[in-house]
Amino acid sequence: MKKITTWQAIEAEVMRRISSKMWQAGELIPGEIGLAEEFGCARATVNRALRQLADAGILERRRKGGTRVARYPVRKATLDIPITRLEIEGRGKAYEHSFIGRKFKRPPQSIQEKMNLSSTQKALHIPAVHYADKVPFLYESRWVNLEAVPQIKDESFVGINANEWLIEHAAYSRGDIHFSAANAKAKDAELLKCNIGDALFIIDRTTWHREQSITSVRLAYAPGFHMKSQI
Amino acid sequence: MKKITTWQAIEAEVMRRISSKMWQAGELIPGEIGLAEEFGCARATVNRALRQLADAGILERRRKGGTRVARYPVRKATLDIPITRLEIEGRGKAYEHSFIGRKFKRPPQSIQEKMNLSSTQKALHIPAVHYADKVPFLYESRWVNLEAVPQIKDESFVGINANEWLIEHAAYSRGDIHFSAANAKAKDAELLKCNIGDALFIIDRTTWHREQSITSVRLAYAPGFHMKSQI
DNA sequence: CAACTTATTATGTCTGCACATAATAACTGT
DNA sequence: ACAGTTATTATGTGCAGACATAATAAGTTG
Repeated sequence: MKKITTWQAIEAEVMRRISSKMWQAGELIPGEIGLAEEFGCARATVNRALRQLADAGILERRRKGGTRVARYPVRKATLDIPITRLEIEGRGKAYEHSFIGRKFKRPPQSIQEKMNLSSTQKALHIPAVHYADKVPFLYESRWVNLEAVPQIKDESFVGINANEWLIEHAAYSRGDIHFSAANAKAKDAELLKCNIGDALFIIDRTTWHREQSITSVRLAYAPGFHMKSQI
Repeated sequence: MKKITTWQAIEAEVMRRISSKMWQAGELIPGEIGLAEEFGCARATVNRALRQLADAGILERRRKGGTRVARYPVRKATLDIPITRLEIEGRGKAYEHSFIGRKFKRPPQSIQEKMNLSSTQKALHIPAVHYADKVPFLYESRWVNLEAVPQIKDESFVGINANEWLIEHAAYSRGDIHFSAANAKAKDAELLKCNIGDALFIIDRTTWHREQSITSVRLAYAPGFHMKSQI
């Protein structure tokens, strides 16, 4: 009997058994102790491998209940959301950005709801366009909750864009992110130099610090943009 | 000195030090042994916490080089790609689907390239529409490489087993996935019962078994669809 | 000084053991 | 039969020690 003593090897062996139907979907697989004995390794090593597969959605684990092959494995695609400047520079293009305005006003109702603001509360609106080699790449419509980050009021954004400022000052916060498609409206078309009605890839993101919203942003990518990932 | 002996607590403490700027972006943080001493726990526990943060893109770790705070933390959004039937049923709607055709023919060049097929090779084309409460939800244009999965030939003309078989097998294979937006063409509009030009959310996915492509599919979601995620 | 070899170092992983925890099964008394 | 308690079980996690590995620094030789 060949020993399997690295968690990657165990992960691969378990995957092989699943895809070869030796362990069927929905079926309970042997416990960690049994597998550790079979593979001639420690239980912790088996645990590491199975935990990895559970994180990936291939296995479902429950205390006392054991481990079973996910009946409907939810594929998890991990999307990297890079900083726009780095994304553009990573494509070997010159990055520029310009602000379209900067107003402290009451946001539209959709933003109020997303950011959980009262109907009288004002927020800072900072629309901007990011360019790659002078070509419009992304139209960013950002709202900032000044009550959450009052410091931003005094920031001039010379040489740094709002996104990166927020990353530095409000980094590592959690949030929701939505991906969708939308037809370019007049404003989108004007700023992205495309035609009205063109299909745009849209990302809506709202980030929070504790129970307070920091910023809500709508990113409209120029036509032709696509996000890659692996599954 | 208060002991911190769970990896989640250590993870939280490290996050606190990063967001409070105690450890600045790009900066080298203490080694595992040092942190283990400080927190009064085992090195393995610190390792688990730091590994978690490295996986999340917050930290960058290199052997011998140590651990540093990521200068440009790449936000990772994990998208769940469920099976369409479950997604629709999960919204409390009735699921149905119908095949638009089933032909063994030479795919268009774009598919040939994606699937790495020669220009003379044929593939099985299975277009289908998925419905939620009788309303078109998704138009799926799928190509299957019969040379990679010849078994499907036996089942492919029996009924829906082919698709189920494919879902099962493609479920555990690796592949690329692209997200984009596109204007509905005549065919899209007809099948999704929307207007030509409507912005559609598009997923292109090609899955592989070893060096051979199994299937390449274009999913065109009906207008209004959006994908949610957390970061 | 450059090219090569060796030592050092921080992370990566494995082991064997222990205890914690959640979920379930078995048991209990009424 | 039922509600409440206890036992059991598989996973979850922590610890100390050991060795593996990759990357770098230090040392050596031509």
